[in-house]
Amino acid sequence: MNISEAARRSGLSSKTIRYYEQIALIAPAVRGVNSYRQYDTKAVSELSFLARAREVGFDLDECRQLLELSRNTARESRHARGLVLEKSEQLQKRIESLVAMQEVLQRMARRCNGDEGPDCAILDDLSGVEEGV
Amino acid sequence: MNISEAARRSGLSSKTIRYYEQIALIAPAVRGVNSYRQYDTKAVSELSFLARAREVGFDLDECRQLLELSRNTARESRHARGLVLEKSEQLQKRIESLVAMQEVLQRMARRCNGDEGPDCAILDDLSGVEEGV
DNA sequence: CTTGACCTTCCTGTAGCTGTAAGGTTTACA
DNA sequence: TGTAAACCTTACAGCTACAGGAAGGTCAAG
Repeated sequence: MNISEAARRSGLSSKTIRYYEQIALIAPAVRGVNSYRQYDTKAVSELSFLARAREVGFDLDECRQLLELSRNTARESRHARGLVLEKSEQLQKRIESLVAMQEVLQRMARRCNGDEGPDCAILDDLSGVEEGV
Repeated sequence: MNISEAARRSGLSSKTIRYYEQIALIAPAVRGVNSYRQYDTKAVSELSFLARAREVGFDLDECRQLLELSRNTARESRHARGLVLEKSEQLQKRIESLVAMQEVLQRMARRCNGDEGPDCAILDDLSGVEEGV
């Protein structure tokens, strides 16, 4: 199948697939006589693997490691588990920081009149004006 | 004061301050005879404003809008409120997506042996192998 | 007078793509 | 048979929000 069909089935874009090939994340695709890239179901499943790994937050370097593990039948599952746990901790920190940001935003919005006047607790907050709690 | 002192007081790096000037987010700094950038407390408070806005998740374009509001005494506070609420919604969606990712990772980790063997629920999951629930 | 800590501009690199240009191929249809 | 749409190719620019580094000027202390 051609690249757009592989893209449709894997959930990646054609551009992304070419990019992954370019950075050697995946092996260069077999080419047809017209020099079009050709994909079989095995290739598509590797692309899907990547799509799912990206979806759950792995960066391309981590995807590379996961792919190596998935290709290596002599792997040890604790390596994959280690990657997942590490990513999970990073994610937890990121979530906590976003939740903290969210709380600040909500507090700002609650304290702002939001009318036609210029008085604005949001701008005061950002300007570092002391707020009465 | 010189740029590194302004950086220290505002919480931005010198690099970042120069960058903000370069993209015209802030006005070009006044220069001393030695061509060093000079900052007064008013300039520093604008830099601090930016640091805080970035901390709560506004991108540079939104920071630009917020700065314009803060400079404009004829502003209407509902504009600032609108920006904050919009950002808050974006953030909420982002948080929900990260939490979903986190749940997938946790589930993967729970189902993986994490030992010296090659059997790995994580790699199965990523490969799209059907899992028994 | 030198040393080290500043400062300047300019250029490059980062992640993970997307957009666009300029072209070749294939397929469907009139 | 022509042609137009819908593919495909490579290659290069651009995006965000800076950080790093080179090459050089300046300033204060000892």
